[in-house]
Amino acid sequence: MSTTDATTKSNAEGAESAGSVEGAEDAATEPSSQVASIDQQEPEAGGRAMRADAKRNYDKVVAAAREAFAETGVSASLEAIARRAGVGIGTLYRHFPTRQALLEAVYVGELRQLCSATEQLLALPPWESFVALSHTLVGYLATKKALAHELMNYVDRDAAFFRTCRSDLFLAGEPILSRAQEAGVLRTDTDFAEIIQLIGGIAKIEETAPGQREHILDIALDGLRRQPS
Amino acid sequence: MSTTDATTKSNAEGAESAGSVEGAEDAATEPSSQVASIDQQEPEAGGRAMRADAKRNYDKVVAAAREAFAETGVSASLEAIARRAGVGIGTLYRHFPTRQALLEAVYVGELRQLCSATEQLLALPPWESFVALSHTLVGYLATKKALAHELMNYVDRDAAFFRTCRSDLFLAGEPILSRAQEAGVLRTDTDFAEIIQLIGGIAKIEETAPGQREHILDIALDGLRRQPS
DNA sequence: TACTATACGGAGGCTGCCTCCGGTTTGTCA
DNA sequence: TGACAAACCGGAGGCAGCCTCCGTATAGTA
Repeated sequence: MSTTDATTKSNAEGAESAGSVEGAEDAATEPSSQVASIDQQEPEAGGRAMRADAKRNYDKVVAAAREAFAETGVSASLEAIARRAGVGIGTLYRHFPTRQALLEAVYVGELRQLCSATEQLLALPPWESFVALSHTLVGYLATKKALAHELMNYVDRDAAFFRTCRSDLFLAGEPILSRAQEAGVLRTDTDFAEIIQLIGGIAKIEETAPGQREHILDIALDGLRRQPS
Repeated sequence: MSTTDATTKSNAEGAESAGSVEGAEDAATEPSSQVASIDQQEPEAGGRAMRADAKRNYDKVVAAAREAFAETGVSASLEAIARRAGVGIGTLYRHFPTRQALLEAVYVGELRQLCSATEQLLALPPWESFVALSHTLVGYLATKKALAHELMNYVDRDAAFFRTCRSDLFLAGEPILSRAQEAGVLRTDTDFAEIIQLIGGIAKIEETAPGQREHILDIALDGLRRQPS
């Protein structure tokens, strides 16, 4: 035993927690100003509001983590993140007891952003909107691979936290999926849970040639399209 | 050179596996006997033969690593592996300068085994043999997920080593693929490189229900089958 | 048997993880 | 406005894993 303690304990109890909703992933150079616009932010269970300085540091850490994870991958040193954020390591750990918790905080923001972007896809015809959704998800997850790799593997865990995130994703995707199925253009022996798995798997592919991932996705989509038999 | 190694930092922390993998599928408890059957084994560039004690320790380390990676995941402590093998950490590092090198050594044995097992699939009809190959690969990679996760991501790297492994895999798979394409049952706008990527992606999926991975593979296979338009 | 190239193994330096606690700051109430 | 307590900050310190270096042991040869 001994070994990996970190694996367990996906704390996440905070539920809620949250992340930043601001803009492009790499902007975030000036954290406090833009990241600040978060409301439902990880209150203590009691519901007491965060102190101003704590909030400030929380945001700085999330911003620094987003950059670091993007640059170095999920294994970025937490101490480096703390340095980057200009806070002590103790501060980082108070807000995020585990690396997982920090990943989640970053993830929430990214996911929210993604989900809200998919709404407009309903303007397209059923099959086209489903295809667009798939490409969007694959493209997004592939870009954020460092995060996605780690996090997609937890999508089925029973942490309450992830259920929330998952439901965000389902809320965004399921209408598009159902519409395609009802229109008879998408096979009906599958569901969004399965499709998100497939998409996650494809997103993890390391491209050996530009566009390869997209092509593989197209093949998979052919498999999903209802065969007019 | 200068610090070439230091740069690595593969640490592989992210992995975490969380796997708690099943039991060791097959023995490997008596290392020297079976693992020894790998011949073209990391000779020094010069080609000089390994000393007997060195060979013995080499085999012990590979066997211990195979077990440890299966149990703990790719992030298993190298020092624990050395202890398990009953050798000093220095010995481990002499044979395997990086964690990656050790993973590769384990990988070679596993892959050889797999490739030789696929030959008999040619007895089946074209499409069926292709389907069987796909299922075999997915099943295999999924079982060895700890390894596969790490290693499939390097399949496109230019390490000479991986070219060799890759060619083993291609030698096993390409005949089956070509036959299916020539028989007109498999779409022709793809190749084995791409298919292996797809399969690798699907293998990485964490099942949320038994058989889910297989079902997803079937969907993808539908996409690969030539549509009789 | 004697000798040397080769291999062994663990001490030690370094980095990262995480906890703990004394000092500092914020927000509130009189 | 001033004072106080709760909340927060930050880094020292203990622990574990990574990797290197080098004195010692051994296999293989003459």
